[in-house]
Amino acid sequence: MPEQHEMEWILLLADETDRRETKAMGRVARKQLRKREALVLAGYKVMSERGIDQATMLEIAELADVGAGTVYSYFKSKDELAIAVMERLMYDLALRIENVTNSFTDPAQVYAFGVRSVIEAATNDIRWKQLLYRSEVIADAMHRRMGPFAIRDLENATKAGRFKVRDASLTFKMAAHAIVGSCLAITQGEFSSDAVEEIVVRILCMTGVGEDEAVELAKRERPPLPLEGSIVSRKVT
Amino acid sequence: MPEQHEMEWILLLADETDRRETKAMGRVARKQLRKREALVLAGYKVMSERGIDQATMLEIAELADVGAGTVYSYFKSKDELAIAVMERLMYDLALRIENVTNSFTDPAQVYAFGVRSVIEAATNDIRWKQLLYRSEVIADAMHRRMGPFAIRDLENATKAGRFKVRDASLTFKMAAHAIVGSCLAITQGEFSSDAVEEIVVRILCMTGVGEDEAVELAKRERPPLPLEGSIVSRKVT
DNA sequence: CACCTTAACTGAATATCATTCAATATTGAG
DNA sequence: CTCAATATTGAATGATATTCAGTTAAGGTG
Repeated sequence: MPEQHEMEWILLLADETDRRETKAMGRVARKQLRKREALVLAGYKVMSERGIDQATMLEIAELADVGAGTVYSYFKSKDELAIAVMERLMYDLALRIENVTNSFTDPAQVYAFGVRSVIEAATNDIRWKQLLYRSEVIADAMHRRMGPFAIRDLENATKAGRFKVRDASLTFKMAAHAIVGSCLAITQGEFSSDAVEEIVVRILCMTGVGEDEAVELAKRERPPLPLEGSIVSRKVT
Repeated sequence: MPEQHEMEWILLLADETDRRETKAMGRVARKQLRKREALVLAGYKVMSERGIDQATMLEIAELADVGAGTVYSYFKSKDELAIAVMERLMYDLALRIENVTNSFTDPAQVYAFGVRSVIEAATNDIRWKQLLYRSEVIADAMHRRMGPFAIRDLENATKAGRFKVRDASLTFKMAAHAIVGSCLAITQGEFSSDAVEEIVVRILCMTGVGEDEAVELAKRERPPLPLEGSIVSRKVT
C-alpha cells in the first residue's frame, strides 16, 4: 500500500537526492535520506489534498510508513515539514523553467517566462490550491528556491539594459508575494483566470521596464514546460 | 481591571460604532455593539502581543470580560475574529492617511503617500510584527478596508494620465501582498529598514508610471500622519 | 560470531486549545 | 410581575501536535 503511493508520487516530484552524494554515504545515512524523502512526498500529498492546516502528522507519518514520533527526528515541527514540502515544489518548478529558458536570448524574456510559468502552475494545478492558503510559507519557499534563478535573471536583464532593478533580491521577494497573493485571489474566484496576463504585466512593471514593453513581453509566445519530475538536477549558472 | 485595559486601548484603535446608528438601537443592540467592540480590541491586544496563532480565545475572552463561549456568538471562529481585528487596524490607518492626502493635488502623490505610510506603520510599530506573520490575512484585510481608498486613488491617477492601471483592484491586491511580504521580510531582518524607499519605488512602478518618476514620487517630502484613533469616521468619495 | 554501544524508531500518553452545548441569567413585552 | 425569547456562561469535548520512556536495529570490536 505505501509502495503504491510512493510510486505514484515519485513521478510528480523529482527526488532531490544526488547519486554522487548517495554513494559516498553509509547505508544508514542513505536510508535516512530515503525516509526524509518519503516524508516530504507524503507531506506534499496530504497537504495538497487537505490543506496544510488540515493535514495531520499522523496521516503523513502513516503514508510515509514511519511512526508518528519519527517525523520529529527529521523535522522540528509541522511547519518545518510544510516548508520543506513547499521548497521541493518550488525547486522542481524552477528546474523545469530553467530547462526551457536556457535557450532564450533575451534576458527579460527569461524572467517573464518564469513568472508566467509559476502563475500558470499555481492557478491550474488543483494541488496548489490548498497550499496557497498559507501564502507567506509558499512565497518564502519561492524566494528561497526559485530566487537564485530569478535574481540572476533580473540582474542579467538589468545589465543588458532591459530592466532597471537596484536590489534584485528585494524585487523578487515582492514579486513572489504579489504572485502568490494574486494566484490565491484567482483560485478563490475573486478574479477570473483571464487576469493572469495582467498579473504578469504588473510583475514585469515592477522591474522598471516600461508598461508598453511589459505588455509586449507578456504577450510573447511561450514554449511548453517539461513534465513534473522529469528534470533531475541543475546548478544556477 | 478590564476597565483599565479598555481605556488604554480605545486610545489606540478608534471605535468604529457611529453615534447616529447607536441612538437608533435598543439597549441590547447597543450593549452588543460594545461587547463586539471590546472583543475586537481585546483580540488586537492579545494577537499583536503573542501573534495570531499563539493568542488563545480564553485570554481574549477574559480581557474583553466575557465568557469563553460568548466570543462565538460574535465571531464564527478564531479566524473570523482575527480578520475583524486586522480590518479594524487597516480601516483606522486608511482614515488617518485620507485625513492627510485629501489636501494633495497630485493624485499620484496620494497613492504614493498611502503606500509609504502603510509600510512605515508596518515596520515601525512593534504591534504589527506578530500580525504580519499571517500575511494572507493581513493583506486581505488591507485590500478590503484600504482598497476602496487606494483603488479610487489609482483610478484618479490613471485618469489624470499619471499612472497606467487597467484593473485597479487587481493592481492593489498585488501591491497589498507585496507590501505585507516585504514588511515581514524587514521585521525578520532579511532586509534593512533602508529598503523601505526602494519598496515604495517598486510598488509605484507596478502602476505603470516610469521608474524615474517612481523614484521622484517616493522622494517627496511627506507631512506627518495623525495619531492612532484620532480620526472618527469618513466616507470614500 | 556474540557482545555492546550508540543511534534511530515507536506509539501510547500528554498538553493545549478551539469549539460546543446544556444550564443559567437577562431582557423586555404584555 | 410573568414568561417566552435571547444572550451568556464555562465546564466538557474532541482533535491533534508534540514528547518520551521503552524497544529495536546497526555496525564496530574482540
